[in-house]
Amino acid sequence: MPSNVGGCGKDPMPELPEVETTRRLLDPLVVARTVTGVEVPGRRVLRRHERPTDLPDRLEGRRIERTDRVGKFLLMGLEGDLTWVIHLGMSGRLTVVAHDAPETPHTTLEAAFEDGSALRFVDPRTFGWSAVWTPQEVAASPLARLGPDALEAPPDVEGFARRLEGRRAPIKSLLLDQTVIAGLGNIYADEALHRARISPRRPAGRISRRRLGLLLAAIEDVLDAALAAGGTSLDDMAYLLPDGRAGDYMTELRVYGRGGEPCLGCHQTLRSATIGGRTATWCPRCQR
DNA sequence: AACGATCCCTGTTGGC
DNA sequence: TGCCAACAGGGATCGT
Repeated sequence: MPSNVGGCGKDPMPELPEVETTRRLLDPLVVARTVTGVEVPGRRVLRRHERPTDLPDRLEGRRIERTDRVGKFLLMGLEGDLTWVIHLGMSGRLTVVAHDAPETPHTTLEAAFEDGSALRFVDPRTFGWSAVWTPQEVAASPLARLGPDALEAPPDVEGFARRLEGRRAPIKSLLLDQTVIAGLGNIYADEALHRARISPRRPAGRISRRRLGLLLAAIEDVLDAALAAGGTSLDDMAYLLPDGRAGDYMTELRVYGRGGEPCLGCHQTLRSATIGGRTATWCPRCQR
């Protein structure tokens, strides 16, 4: 300790691979630990609770039995049938530190364990949040409305086609819609579309089965490769995993952040535009 | 219902 | 060089 389990460097942009990397590193450090105290320096982190006191009240004295992940949601199963949910938002990082470690700026939540360690949630842009929910609250939450997990339960071509049938929104927007498929964010959506040679603007319901098959395969490839690399670190400084590896999928990005640069396949200039309120980058020649 | 637009928030970046 | 507006992101919410 301290050991960084954020999995995502200075600019994490946590999508499914980064959250899963975080979960795997966190698991051995928190399972079987009992929470002895909770500090909440940033009230906003509790905004998903009607009563902000619910989280500390429910966490304190409770033992963590397992970790899990659905889409971009990190879950910790607690004794007493409660679920501790953490969403990293766009800048959230989790670290296990000694309880007396120096304070970290932008810490929004910290849970101390009985063994002297503590789980620290650091989130400068405060899009992240955390909650401890009963089964009923989970059932009424966004968790219950998530589409199939892009890594653990990817849809088959027929299932995917059914979900997209009749939809006129651009495929890029629907890849970001967590109720359609859970786990993709802007980086991996752009990367998967490029590999599948599909324009991000194409109306989702007008994509052939064959291309949807290619898209699902591309999603699997991109997520597997990112996971194997330990996620994407957009800052090449610092952040090493405990075993010394960096999250280095960034070096394999083919379109994300490369607008105006040449396509690695055909050398056409990559185009950037806003689609569904998000920046999309794609190759106008390879992707139609 | 589906879909686009707007807002939340702050560190970083790019233009002047 | 320094300042500041624009930008980035996931998701909730609102209007059409």
